[in-house]
Amino acid sequence: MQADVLAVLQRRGAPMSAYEVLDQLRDGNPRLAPPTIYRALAALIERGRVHRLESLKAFVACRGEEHRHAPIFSICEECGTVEEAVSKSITNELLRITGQSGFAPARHVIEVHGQCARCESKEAPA
Amino acid sequence: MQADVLAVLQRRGAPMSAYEVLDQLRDGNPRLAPPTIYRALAALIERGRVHRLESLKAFVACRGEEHRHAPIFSICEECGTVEEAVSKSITNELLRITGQSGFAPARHVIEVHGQCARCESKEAPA
DNA sequence: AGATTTGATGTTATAATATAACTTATCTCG
DNA sequence: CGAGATAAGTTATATTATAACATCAAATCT
Repeated sequence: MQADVLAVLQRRGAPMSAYEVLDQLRDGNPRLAPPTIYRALAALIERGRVHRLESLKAFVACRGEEHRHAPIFSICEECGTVEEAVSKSITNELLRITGQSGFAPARHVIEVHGQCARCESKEAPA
Repeated sequence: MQADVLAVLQRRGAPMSAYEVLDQLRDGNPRLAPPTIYRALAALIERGRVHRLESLKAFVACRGEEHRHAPIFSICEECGTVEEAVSKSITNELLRITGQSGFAPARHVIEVHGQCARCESKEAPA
């Protein structure tokens, strides 16, 4: 099941809601129910193969080579394209800032909304 | 309505779900419905007086002096305490990284989950 | 082999979060 | 007053997520 869910997300290459994934997989298995999908997603996230985009309530296959990192997502509000990046310096800086009060970070959510290059150029065509 | 919602969030001083806010305000106004709350929250967020904690599906009154900044939240997974911080360097670094592909950032979500100093010391008492 | 545990999945129901769509009241400005 | 603009009320429903319990098949033990 995890493999099926991951395959769907990878084929799409863009964020999908859990129910979109569910609909895809129902084609071959009409009795599939939400808990199955959510369980597969939870396991995939645990393994670092899928990320949840909190601000979109959606899921996306991990594109980083190195799983289990702290990804930074750029989300185009125009076309929905999502890019995934990693930055050691941001991770360190976050650690420094949040750690000032003795806070011990375990997990990060970093999501940047805006416009991708393509959409920007379309909107303001010189 | 915005004032009422903000007051509730400020009194609590911690994240609340929209429905918790709703319940509070229903004491004085039993016919209150979700859309009213969500509209007030949307307006308050627009004005920078309230933030949505995406990874908690919850809302919190802004504690920064300067509204309309890009806040960083430390969220203790033990006691639920939330701290709000701002960092110019992180904002700049995010801009640098996401901007490499021509992306134009408009809004950030930065949420760090972990343990606050208090809870950490409780758990590992020397 | 038979018993047993384990882990994943199936199944049913419902909880929690959020919004659409339409109505009504209020304000303000000409 | 009347037209237009805002905010709020109202009803219904959409979307996202999980609880709780049942089933099944493989792995392990005796």
